[in-house]
Amino acid sequence: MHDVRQSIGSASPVFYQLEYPVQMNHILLIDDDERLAGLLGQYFDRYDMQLDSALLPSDGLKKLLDGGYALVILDVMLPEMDGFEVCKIIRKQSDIPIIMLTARGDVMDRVVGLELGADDYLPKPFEPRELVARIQSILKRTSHHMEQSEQMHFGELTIDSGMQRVTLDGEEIHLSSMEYQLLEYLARHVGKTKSRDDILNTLKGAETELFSRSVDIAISRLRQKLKPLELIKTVRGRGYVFVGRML
Amino acid sequence: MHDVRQSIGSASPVFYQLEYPVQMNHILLIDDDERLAGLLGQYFDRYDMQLDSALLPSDGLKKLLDGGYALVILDVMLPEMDGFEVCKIIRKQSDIPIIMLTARGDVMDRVVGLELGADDYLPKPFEPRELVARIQSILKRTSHHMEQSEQMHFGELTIDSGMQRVTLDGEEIHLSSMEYQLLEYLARHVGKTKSRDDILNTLKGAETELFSRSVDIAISRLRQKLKPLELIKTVRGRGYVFVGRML
DNA sequence: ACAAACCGTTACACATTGTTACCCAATGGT
DNA sequence: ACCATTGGGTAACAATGTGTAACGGTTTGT
Repeated sequence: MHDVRQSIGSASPVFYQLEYPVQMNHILLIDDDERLAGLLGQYFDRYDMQLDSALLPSDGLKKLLDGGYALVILDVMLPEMDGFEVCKIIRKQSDIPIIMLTARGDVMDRVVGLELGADDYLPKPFEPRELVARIQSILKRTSHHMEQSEQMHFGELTIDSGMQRVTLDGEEIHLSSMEYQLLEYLARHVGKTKSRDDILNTLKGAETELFSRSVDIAISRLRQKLKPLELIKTVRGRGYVFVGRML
Repeated sequence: MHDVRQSIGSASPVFYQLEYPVQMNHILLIDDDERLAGLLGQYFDRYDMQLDSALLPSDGLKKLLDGGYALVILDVMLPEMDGFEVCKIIRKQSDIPIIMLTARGDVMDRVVGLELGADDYLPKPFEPRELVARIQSILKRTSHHMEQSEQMHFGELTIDSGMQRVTLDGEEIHLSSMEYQLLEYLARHVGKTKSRDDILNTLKGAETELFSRSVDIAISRLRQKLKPLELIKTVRGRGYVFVGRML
C-alpha cells in the first residue's frame, strides 16, 4: 500500500491530508514507560515506521485527533484510566487498528481486549521483532480489507461500493439504487444462493408482501443492464446466486 | 464460482457444498450460544473472514445447502442432535473442513471427533486467536485442493465451478441448475458410485419421496445434453458413477 | 406542472422438474 | 436356453417456477 501521490507541475510544499495510508507509517504508542518509547522508537526506524509516544491517555487521544496515525499501541496499565477504557473511547470514533499490551498473559484480558475492538494483543514482556511483525500483519490485513470493501472486481465488471458505481469495461453502467443494492448484495455473497425473502428483507427491511414478484423483476432488469455478462444464476425453488470470479 | 441449488421449503439435514477459491471466506458456526456468535463474528472481521451462525443444527445444515462456505465450526453440545451426528451428516455429502468445539478436553471426544471426519477440534473455552490460527492452518492446507477444483477438465469437457459453466469443445452447454449440480456432484466424486439417495439428498436436501424416479430422469436428461460423451455410468442396484479421467 | 425514472403488478409464455407408463436390459432360477 | 422378475431409460404429460413485456402508480428533477 504505498500509494504515493505526486504533485505534477508545481513542486509545491502544499498537500492535503488524506484519510488513510499514503505513506502513513506513523504509529502511536500510549504507555507510561518512557524507556519503552525510546527503545521501540529506535527499533522501528529500521522498519521504516515512525513511533510517536504519549505517556498519558489524555495526551494520546489528543494526538490521535490530529490524524495521520496508522495504528495505536496501547498499554493496559496506564495512569488516569486503564487501557480498556482508552480502547473503548478510540473505538467510538475510529476504526484505527489497536494493539494492546497486556501485563500478564491473562486470558480474560485478551478476550476482553478483543471484545473491546482491539485488533491484537501482546503480552509483556515481548520482543520488539514480534511487535513489528504483528503491526505489519495488521496493516496488511486492514489495507486489504479496505480494498475489498471499497471495490470488487469480477472480470471486466467493477463494483465500487464507495461511490456506488458499476463499470463494465471501464464504462459506467447506470443502475437504479435498488438495482445497485441488489447487485452489491449478491456480489458480496458470491456463490451463496439468496432466497427472495433474504433479498427482500435486505433491500427493503420490513416484511413486504411475500406474494410479490418484485425481486424477479429487479433481477430481470439488472440482467438486462449487465448484458452480455451472465453473472446471476437462478436456482429454481431457492433463489438467485451471483457467480463470478473475484479478481 | 458458484453454484446453483434447489430447495424445498423444509429444513433439511442434508446439503451440498462447493469449494471456492480465494475470496471465499465465509465460515459457518453451528452453536447454540448466541454470545459466541456475536463475539467471534466481530473478531473474525478483522481477519477478513465472515462468520455466519446457526443456533440449530437443522438451520446450519440448511445454510450449508446454499454453499459458499469454506469451513464449519461445530459445537459438540447442541440441541436436536449432538455435534457428532451433525458431523456425520455433513461428511456424508461434503469434504468441507470441520472444526469441532468440545466442551471438555476429553480425549474420547477428540478421537471420536476426528474419526468422524472432523479436521480439528478445540476444547472450550478457547481463545479467539487460537481458533483463527487453526482455521487459517486448515484452509491453507486445503487451499491447494480448492484451486484444483475451480475448474475440472475431462477431455473436451470442462466444468467451471466458479462460473457454473460447462463447455464441450469450447462451446457452452446449457444446463438447468439441477442438471449442473448433478454433474458437478458426480464429477467431484469421480469413480465413486453415488446412490439415488445420496444424490437426492445432496441436491434437494429433504428426504423427498424415495419412490421418486426424478434422479433417473435428471440423469437421462443430463446424458442427452452431454452427448456424445458417456461419462455417467449406471451401476445397477447401486446408483450412478462418473467415469472419466480428470486432466 | 410535466417529463423522466423508478418500481410493483398482472399476465402470459417458456423453462424446469416430477409422475406415470411402457419398454428394454440385466439378473437369476429352472 | 427360457422365462420371470427386477431395475433402469425415456417419452409424454402435468405441475410448478421463472422471465419479461406491458401497464400504471409514484417519486424525482426541472
